[in-house]
Formats: sequence, C-alpha cells, structure tokens
Amino acid sequence: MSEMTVSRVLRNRGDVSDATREKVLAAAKRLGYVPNKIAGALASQRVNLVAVVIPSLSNMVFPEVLTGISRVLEETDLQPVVGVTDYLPEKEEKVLYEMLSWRPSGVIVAGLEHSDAARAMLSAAGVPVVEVMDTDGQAVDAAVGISHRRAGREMANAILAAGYRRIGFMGTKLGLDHRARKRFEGFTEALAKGGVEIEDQEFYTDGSALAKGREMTAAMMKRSPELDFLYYSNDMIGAGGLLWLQEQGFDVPNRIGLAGFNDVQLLQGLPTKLATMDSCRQEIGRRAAEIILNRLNGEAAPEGKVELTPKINPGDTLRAR
Amino acid sequence: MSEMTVSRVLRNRGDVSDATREKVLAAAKRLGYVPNKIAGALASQRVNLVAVVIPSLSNMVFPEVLTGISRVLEETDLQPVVGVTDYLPEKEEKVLYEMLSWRPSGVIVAGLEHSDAARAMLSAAGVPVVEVMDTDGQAVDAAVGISHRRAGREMANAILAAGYRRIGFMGTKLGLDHRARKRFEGFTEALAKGGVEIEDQEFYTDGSALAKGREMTAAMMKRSPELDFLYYSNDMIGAGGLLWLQEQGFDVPNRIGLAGFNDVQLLQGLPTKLATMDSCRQEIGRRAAEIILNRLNGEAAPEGKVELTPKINPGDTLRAR
DNA sequence: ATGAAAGCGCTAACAT
DNA sequence: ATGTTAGCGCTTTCAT
Repeated sequence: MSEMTVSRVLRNRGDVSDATREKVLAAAKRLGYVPNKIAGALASQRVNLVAVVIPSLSNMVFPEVLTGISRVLEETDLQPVVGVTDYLPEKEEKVLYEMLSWRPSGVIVAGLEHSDAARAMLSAAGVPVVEVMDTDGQAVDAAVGISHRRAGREMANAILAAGYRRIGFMGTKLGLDHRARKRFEGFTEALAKGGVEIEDQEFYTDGSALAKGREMTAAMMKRSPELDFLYYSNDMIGAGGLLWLQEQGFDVPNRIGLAGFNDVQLLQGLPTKLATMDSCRQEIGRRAAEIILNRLNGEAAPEGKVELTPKINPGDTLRAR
Repeated sequence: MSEMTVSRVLRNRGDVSDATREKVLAAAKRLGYVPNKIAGALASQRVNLVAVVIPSLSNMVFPEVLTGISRVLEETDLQPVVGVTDYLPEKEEKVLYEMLSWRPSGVIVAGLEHSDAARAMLSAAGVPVVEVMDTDGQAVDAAVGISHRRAGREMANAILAAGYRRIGFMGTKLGLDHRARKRFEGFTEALAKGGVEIEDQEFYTDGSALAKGREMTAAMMKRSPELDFLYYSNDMIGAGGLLWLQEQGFDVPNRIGLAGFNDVQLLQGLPTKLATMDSCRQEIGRRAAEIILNRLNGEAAPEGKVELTPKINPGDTLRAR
C-alpha cells in the first residue's frame, strides 16, 4: 500500500475502499502514528492555525476575547495559537515575526498601534488580519472593537448627568496601554465640555490591582477629601477602592460615586456592584474569528471596521443625586 | 548569491562576510521577507516550540504557571505554545494530537491523569514530557508539582490544631478536577484520623466563583448553623464566602474560620486575608521549563518527580482559639 | 480504488 | 567565504 493511500485515509479524502481504510486506521493506532503537519503544511501550503496576539494573559480581558475566538473556531478545523506581548511593541514585533513565519491562515491582534515593521509584516502576510478591541485609529485590514474615546466620553457624561462635579481619576500608567489612554482622553474631553476638570489623578504600574485600588484610593482621599467621584481605568482597582471606601464608612454612592471599566465577571460576588461599562470582549472575539472565516471562504470584501457599542452599567455606585 | 548564503545570514550560522551579510539583511527588510519556518523545520528536523497543555485560561492558576515557563524559555530560542482542554479528557487528547503533529521540542502538560491514547502519544513523542501541578500518581516521564493529597491533609491538621471541629466543605464538582479531588480526599482522611467528619458539603460547576462562594456559604450556614470552619477548594469562592460572612456580622475567625487554596495574588486587596496555601505555580512553571531545557541539552537523566512543598498561610481567618 | 512522480522552502553535508 | 546537492514527509496531480 502506498503512502499515498495512507495519506488519503488519514485525511478522509478521495476514494478508499473500506477494507484498506480499516487496515490503515488500525496500523496507525497500533503504531501511535501522528502525522507530521510540518510536512503536510509545506506540501499543501495550508496551515490550520490562526495567530492571536494579545498583550497579556493575566488581564482576564484577553482570555475572554480568546474564549470568543475559540467558540467560533471550534466549529472549524482552524486552531488559535496565542502569543503574548506584555504591552511591549518590540515584543509584539518579535512575536508577530515568529508566528507569521509559521504561515498561519489568519491573524488576530489586539490594538491598532504597532511598530512600522509590525504593520509592514501584517500587510505583507497575505492572510486576513483583524485588529481587535479598539476602533479609534487606522486598521491594517479589518478591525472589531469599541471606541475607547467614546467609552470615556460617555462615562464622563453619565457622571456629570448624575450630578457629580469633583472628580478624581486612577489608572494604569498610560504609556503603553493605548486603550486606557484613549478612555482617559475621551473622559477629560467630555468633562471639559461640561466645564469640569479632573481634580486629582494617580497612575500605577504593577502589583495586585485590588490592593493598588485600595492604596491609591486611600492616598487620593487623603489628599483631596473634597472629591465626590472616582473614575478607575479598570474594575479591579475600582473594586479595591470600593472596598476601602466602605470600610472607612463612606456613603457610596451618595457621598461619593465610583465607576470602573470592563464589567469583569469575577466581581459579580461583591456586596456592592461597581458602575462599569461592558467592553464586549467575547463578542469581539467571535466577530473577529468570523471575519477571518468569511475572508478565508472568499466571501465578502474586506469589512473594514466594526464598532460595537458598550453600555454603561450603573450598578450601585453611580446614582443621580 | 545562493539561497544558502541567505539562509546562513538569517540564522547567524557559518561564515559570511560582513558585506554580503549587510546586503542580505537590507534586501530581506526591504522585501518584508519572513522565513518559512515550516520548510526550515522540515529540513532541520527541529522545531523551537514547547507545547503547553492546560485545562483553562480563566483559572488564573494556569496563566501563572505559563508565566513561570515563559520566564525561563525567554532566555532561549524556545517558545511556548498553549493548548486548552477545558478539563475534558477528549479535548486533551485532541489538543495533544494537534500539537504533537507539529513536532514540538518538548511538552508540558497539566496533571497526571490522561486517557490511554494521550499517554501513548506522550510516551511515543520522543521528546521530553513534563507533567505539572500534581505529584500524586504515575508520571509518563518527568513531573513537577505538589501533592494535593498532602496539601489537603496539612490543611485539615492545621484546622484541627487550631481547635475547630465542626467543618464544612465547598468546592467545584470533583469529577474532572483531579487535583481538587485529591485535596478533598487528603482533607477528609486527615480529619478522620483526628476523629472528625465533614458535617456539610456542597459542590458547584460554573458561574462567577466569588458569587458562588457567597451563595453556597449562605445556603450552608442556613442549613448547618453549627459549623465553625469552612474549607473551600479555591480562594475565589473562599473570598466570596468571607465577604458574605462579614456582611452578616459573623466574627471571623473566632465564631467561624475559613480557608481556601491557591494563594491568589488577586485577593491581596481584601480587607481580611483568607487562610490559604500557596500552590507554587510560578515555580512549577520554571522548574518544568528547566527540565525540558536540560533534557534537550542532553544533560541529566530523567529527573522523575519533583515535589514542591507548599506552606499554609493562615492569614486572618484561621487562628487558634 | 490505488499508485508514481514532482515539489513545497528550507537546511545539512559536503564541495570549492 | 560561498556554492551545490540531496532530502526532510507530506500533498497535488496525473496515471493506471
């Protein structure tokens, strides 16, 4: 029996008699044979991998995007392969290079900001590329996400509408997290339109987010006791702040209101629900994977940007007063 | 210039004059050339990938193991590639098959329990295999982890030593999470030796762990108000329980003590520190990666099992009384 | 229904 | 320091 017949059986392709099929399968099983995809890929010029490049796995946000992607790809023969950049452009470049050198069938990458080299690689890859999470900027190919500028603006407007005026901000150092930066910009911009300026702000780099939230909130309330609202760049530090404020006996949301960002599932068990905004992570993942699939099936022209619209969830910490 | 020279430049191998090197590099950059690792791997019979197979990305525990692995591999030319099994043996089998068909240089897989087929593939892979997280059982090749049975026993002994006697247990459904099951078994076994039996227990499958912890704790304290200690199979549900008990005005740890498992960094910001046990996740990752590296360098015979010894951290919720 | 031949894009090994 | 050749393990294509 030629290797060709074996190949046919293992891929369910072409005509093979039941008798030989059985024999091949049995032998394969007995020998613990695992086909060599490297050779297969080289010969067929097809690789059933989709590269997924994200900044971090500990942020929870990204595993959720991944979940969305997997849900869709599971129905196909495509498989996601994850690369992590730690928010570093150089590392993103390196990871992209490594992944592209395996000739994946598609690329999903977080964010619209990339080094020139990274951009060039993506354009030259010759496969569908979907940039996810963000729509404020220029996409290489397709993009699915939310407008973080708008998210910041809308939260600012909701806060103003509720009657808060003395506002503090806490978040990660804005250097490399472009989405956090854009939210901040949208936020301050909308406040400014309402004639309000942020009165105090503080940034952190690392450590347990919950603990950081406590510390920063404690420090800020000491410095600026007049504040009546605190906007956090993510739910985890917001939750830390909330716990601290409640311990201190602050009346939330009357004396002081709070809001975070992301709508982390994890925090559903807290006694008080933090106001937040859903960042549509699972849906972003699903939509991105679907775009890749469509493109691979030759359907549809490039779909450009898909902007999802997150809604504010006021929880228990943002209430008109 | 032959393609061979190009290959040499791009891999920094063999002698190439500076002049030609420059020329090649320039051309490569200009053309956005990305080498085809598929062909390279097929020709060289080497793949710089290490397969990492874990049950979940949302458990936090596993990303931390991954972090340990990455830390070590970053210094080398090896790259981790992650596969997720959702705790399902069939999916593990499939994921392993897919990954092995890319002929990785090594495999790191969570747990010692695998289907026969999976075991066979691992043995036949012809590359170093390290099973991580657990040491209670038979390893295919090498293993790094902790003994969850022992972890359960030690927590039981600490609880008894502190004087608690009316004990309840809450955790995930024990079906597929073998490590949680082993902890539970060790726990009940050690209690039994001390003449104590678990008085109430409850298991959950999914949902936000923090919320589940609240709910289950509320239900259990209603059912069994006499309990004076609650052991949780992970810190997140423990934290949910803790928050609920404090809201209800329970005196923790005097009226009732609590303990979880894992020492989740995330919870460092809670007002009261839950008693827990470090599961050495980062170190497990590092050690596993090191074993792979050593083996690949031909150093050292198989090192068999490496059992790390977690310590109890009594926090504020487990105190002698 | 099965087989044979060519070739995917590289690298190892051996020239020169 | 550079070039040449063979071949990695499959799949495609074209016979039979």
